[in-house]
Amino acid sequence: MVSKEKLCGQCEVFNPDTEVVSILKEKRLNEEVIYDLAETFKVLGDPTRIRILHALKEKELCVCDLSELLDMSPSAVSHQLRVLRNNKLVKFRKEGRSVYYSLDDEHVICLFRQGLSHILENK
Amino acid sequence: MVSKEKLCGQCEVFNPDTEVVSILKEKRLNEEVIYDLAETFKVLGDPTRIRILHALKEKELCVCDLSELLDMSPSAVSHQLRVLRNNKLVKFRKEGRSVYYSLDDEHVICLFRQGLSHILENK
DNA sequence: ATAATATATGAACAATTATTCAAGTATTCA
DNA sequence: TGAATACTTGAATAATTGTTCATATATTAT
Repeated sequence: MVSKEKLCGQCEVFNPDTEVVSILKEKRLNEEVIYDLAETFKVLGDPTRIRILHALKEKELCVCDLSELLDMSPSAVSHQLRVLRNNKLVKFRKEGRSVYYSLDDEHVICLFRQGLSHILENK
Repeated sequence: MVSKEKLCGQCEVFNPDTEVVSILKEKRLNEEVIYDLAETFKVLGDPTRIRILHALKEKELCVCDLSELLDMSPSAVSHQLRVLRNNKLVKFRKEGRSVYYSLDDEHVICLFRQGLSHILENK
């Protein structure tokens, strides 16, 4: 690769971290894990979905309830619930015409707490 | 509000969760917290930034090292480091011409672990 | 059956964002 | 001083994404 010499000639030759870099190359996460991890965080990275999850932490709710609580159209809520469902962050059960959503596991709550303590520390 | 009756007439009148919804309205997170939280997760929701953080978990590294490790231009790496810096996920120190980056606190590592255990559980 | 309700879904549009490219600053070395 | 290195930054572009709107499905009630 030419780019290495071009961009990092100095590092290549003199920087002792060259060794570290090659060790880290061995330790790289595999691409699938990286993408799945990024995807999960991306899903958590939207205000609407944060609101939905925060509400579901308390109690399972139907689309209708969430729609009223968040003051959004049922369609918009449903779209976001699908994203959450696809990423296994919420599960659902049907009861008559309604569909009740709830948190899929407790990791979400832990992630929430960690996220909160991060932002609160940086105030 | 007309929309409530229009969208959720049934819920308004018959659904017992109407009470729950108004209780949840009291419990809503304030908007600033929601946005900060979403922002933090959004920052974690990118493969490149995941790779950077995963590398910095092991050792502080300069832009040059990261550039070589991730096989990306120093510019692209620098742009992403700025995002991480702005969100207090990494800190840096200057040494000569180099700028060494490291994780800002240990919350990142916890978030990482939680995220990983979530995706690994859903395999 | 028909009408009404609760969700879901596809297309479209505006807004956001990751990378590239070119140009800039800052530090070191000759 | 002037050249080279390490990094930063702003503008531009392509790709992604959240919401809206219109339509579709499924369940219940008449």
